[in-house]
Amino acid sequence: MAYRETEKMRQRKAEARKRIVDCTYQCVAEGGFRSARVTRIAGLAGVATGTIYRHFESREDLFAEIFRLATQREVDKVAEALASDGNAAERLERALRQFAERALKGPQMAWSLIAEPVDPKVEEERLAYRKAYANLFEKAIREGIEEGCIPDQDARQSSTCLVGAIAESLVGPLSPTQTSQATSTTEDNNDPLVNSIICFCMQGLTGTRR
Amino acid sequence: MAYRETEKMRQRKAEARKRIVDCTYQCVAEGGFRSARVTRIAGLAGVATGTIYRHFESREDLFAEIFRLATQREVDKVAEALASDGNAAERLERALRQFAERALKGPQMAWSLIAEPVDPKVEEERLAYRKAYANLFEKAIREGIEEGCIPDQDARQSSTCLVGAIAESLVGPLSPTQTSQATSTTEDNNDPLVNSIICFCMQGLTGTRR
DNA sequence: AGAAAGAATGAATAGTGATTCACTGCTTAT
DNA sequence: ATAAGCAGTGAATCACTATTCATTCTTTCT
Repeated sequence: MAYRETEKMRQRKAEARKRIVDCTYQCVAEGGFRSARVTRIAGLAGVATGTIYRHFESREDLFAEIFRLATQREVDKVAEALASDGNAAERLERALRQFAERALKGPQMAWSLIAEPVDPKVEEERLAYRKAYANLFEKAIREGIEEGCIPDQDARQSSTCLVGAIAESLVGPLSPTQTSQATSTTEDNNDPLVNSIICFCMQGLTGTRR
Repeated sequence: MAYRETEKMRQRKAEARKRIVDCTYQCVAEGGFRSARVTRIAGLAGVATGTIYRHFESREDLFAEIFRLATQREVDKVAEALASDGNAAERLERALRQFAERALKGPQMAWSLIAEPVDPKVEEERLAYRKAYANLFEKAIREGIEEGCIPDQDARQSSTCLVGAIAESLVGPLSPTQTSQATSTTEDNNDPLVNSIICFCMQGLTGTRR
């Protein structure tokens, strides 16, 4: 035997892979999945086109990984908000606000994750992550029902409705055709769009306005 | 001059166009937009491939028309339900139910209209139609607020949330990967899925459960 | 009939960009 | 130093259909 993969090599490969991932992320954040060309990604990452395929089965697989990374970040933020203190209704409200505000702050990526037409493998990820959000919400709703701050209801169904209501409300404002980077300094609970989404959602959950 | 378009010809062309439209509709209802090939459509309609292009600019344009036709049908049904009698809340509930039940009855087409990844021109139609639904709902919510059966709220925002909540709730059940044509005989207000969607939506609107 | 104009045809083309693969050049171990 | 084997390369290939257009067929009118 003459060549055996060594730690140094493993690391070098990992670095190349990370560069590819980062550059793809950047491309998607700039123009969405559809316009992210493999050749451009390779160029940015400083590798040859073929090298991409030493790290990923296909463009679709690469995209699926980017999708996972980007969405997991958001899911974690939502989970974090749901794990904070206060009663379940308050925590849910905080989580919903978190979600909406973060999306409005990074509109192109948010649009790609929520609404951009994507290939089947990526769409699969999207479905899975929507379910992930719904699961988090569902758990919180269950807790709320137990605590008594949320009336008894089909927690699974309500959570799905929450996901749909936020997503739909954001699609318009995020749509690349009409996004003017109107992100004001730091949103402190006073974006009227976010407020009225939350208002509907909380009433749907609790039956109590505002 | 020797040839002048005559009524007979006009009619014959209209028939061909209708055949093309019908066959495209059928293809989409069977396998969605993505798998509908121009050649197959032409074959079914009994015309040559090129003939399609005498009637439509492009495949995308043809699809956009099919989308419009199919969705307008649904929008009309919703409008109809909203124009029936009863107070605004009752009419809204009927409309939501109508929408959900019809979707579940024709799942492949409903999925294509609601969630299938489609080309830009068709996606534009989709956005437009989502707005059309929202507009109908918005008007009814306004009426409800005036009537007093719905509390004061941002009608536009609530209508968007309604559209999102229903659409999201249906995406899973309609998804072609898991649709078993489980459509029972005739749904008479007792599909539990539909009921719990409506329950959340009506509470979101009125603050009143059930 | 015959000529003019349009409609229909469908095999050939074109455009696109992902993917391949034969080759070059590094790394490793002896 | 050398052999063995893996990593990297990127121009060429491939796959896939929508779309075209030179040609043929129909219709209309004189």
